[in-house]
Amino acid sequence: MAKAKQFHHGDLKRALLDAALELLDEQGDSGVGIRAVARKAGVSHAAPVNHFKDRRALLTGLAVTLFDDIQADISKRLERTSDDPVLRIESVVRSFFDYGARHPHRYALLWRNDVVDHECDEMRIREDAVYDCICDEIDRLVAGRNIDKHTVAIGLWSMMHGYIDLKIVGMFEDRADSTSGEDRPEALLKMFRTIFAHYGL
Amino acid sequence: MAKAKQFHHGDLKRALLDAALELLDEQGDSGVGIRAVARKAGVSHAAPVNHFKDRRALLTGLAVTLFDDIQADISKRLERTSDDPVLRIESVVRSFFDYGARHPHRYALLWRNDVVDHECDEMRIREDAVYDCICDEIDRLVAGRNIDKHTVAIGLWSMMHGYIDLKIVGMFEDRADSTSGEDRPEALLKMFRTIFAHYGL
DNA sequence: ATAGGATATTGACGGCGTCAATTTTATTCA
DNA sequence: TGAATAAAATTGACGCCGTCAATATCCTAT
Repeated sequence: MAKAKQFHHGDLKRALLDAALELLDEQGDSGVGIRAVARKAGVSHAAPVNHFKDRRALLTGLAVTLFDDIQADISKRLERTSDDPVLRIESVVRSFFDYGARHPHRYALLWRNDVVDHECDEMRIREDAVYDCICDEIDRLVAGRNIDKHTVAIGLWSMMHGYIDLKIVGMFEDRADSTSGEDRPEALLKMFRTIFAHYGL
Repeated sequence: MAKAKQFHHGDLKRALLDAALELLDEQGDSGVGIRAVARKAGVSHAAPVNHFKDRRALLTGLAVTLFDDIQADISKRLERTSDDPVLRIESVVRSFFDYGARHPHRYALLWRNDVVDHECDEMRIREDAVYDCICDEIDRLVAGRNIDKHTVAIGLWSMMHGYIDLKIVGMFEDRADSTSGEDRPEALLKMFRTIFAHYGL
């Protein structure tokens, strides 16, 4: 019990992150302020400074937990997926698609450069982990062939992220997404499968 | 001279947008506040309210001018491009790639949902215009064939936006972009050409 | 010339992030 | 056990921000 049950109500850090997540879902990142989070956790406005030195540090800490959630979901799906690299890649992509659709504010926060520190170790470790989830499978896919795995990985990741991001912005509303009954995410996956096919994979 | 040369120093609206653009390039959107813009334009802190009712309205107005700039660049490039739909599509995409690389803060602002009102008419008109630039060419490309142009357009747009956005975040730094001497944007275009090829276009 | 509308200024309000000073709680060690 | 030290939380202050209301200034149309 090294560090739980302090004198407040357990560890405040966890309570702050919980409050921050609630505010994020309700109001987006602009609603996640140090004072608002402190208020929601029932604590004075300067209490969080002991655990997060900045607002930026708070939001970065929050983003780290979100990446962990995504990573956990990806791992869970991969356990239930066969050994086929293509199917495993699609499992990862579907995990992101679902996450973006279910939690738009959370997904948007992950890629906010001004408010999240993507250079810190905690963040880079998580980003490496999810990137490798896709890149490793692509590596297996192109093994032996003269194809740069990073090019394929970046193309796939870009399309995946771009679709989720633009959908959140509403770029496809009243233009294409609503007029067709088709399942766009699946259509995009299908599209990428033609690329694999073109490479003879 | 319907509306220029008021008593201040011409039309303040233009001066405010100019100041806002400078601040955006220097500090990103968080630096573009009503008071800071007013200060830079040499005007009192409440003067902008006559031209932009909110900070949101100010940033939306700024985003509108950015879209116009992009649209102008796209048109200029298309004038110099042959009639081949594939080449014309690639011209549009390169315009975005260059813009994102040259003006990361401007590009990031365009897709900020909290701070820019994408529902207002001024904005939707510009977004329609740029979307149509790509979609119209794709329409010509798939003419007569049984392919949904919107699926192709969304896929292409998603990959384009996702790459620019993730590059700005730094997602590809020290992972793939720096290790290879390859030209990633061109590699992505090439990748998409294989999709066209697969569809027999 | 003047009335009225548009445009800019001043001043105030509450909320925010951050910091310094202080108090409260927990732990360590004589 | 009790005093010293470290950690955690509070209080209060500062300057910045967005917004609003009241006021002053300039332009224009009658």
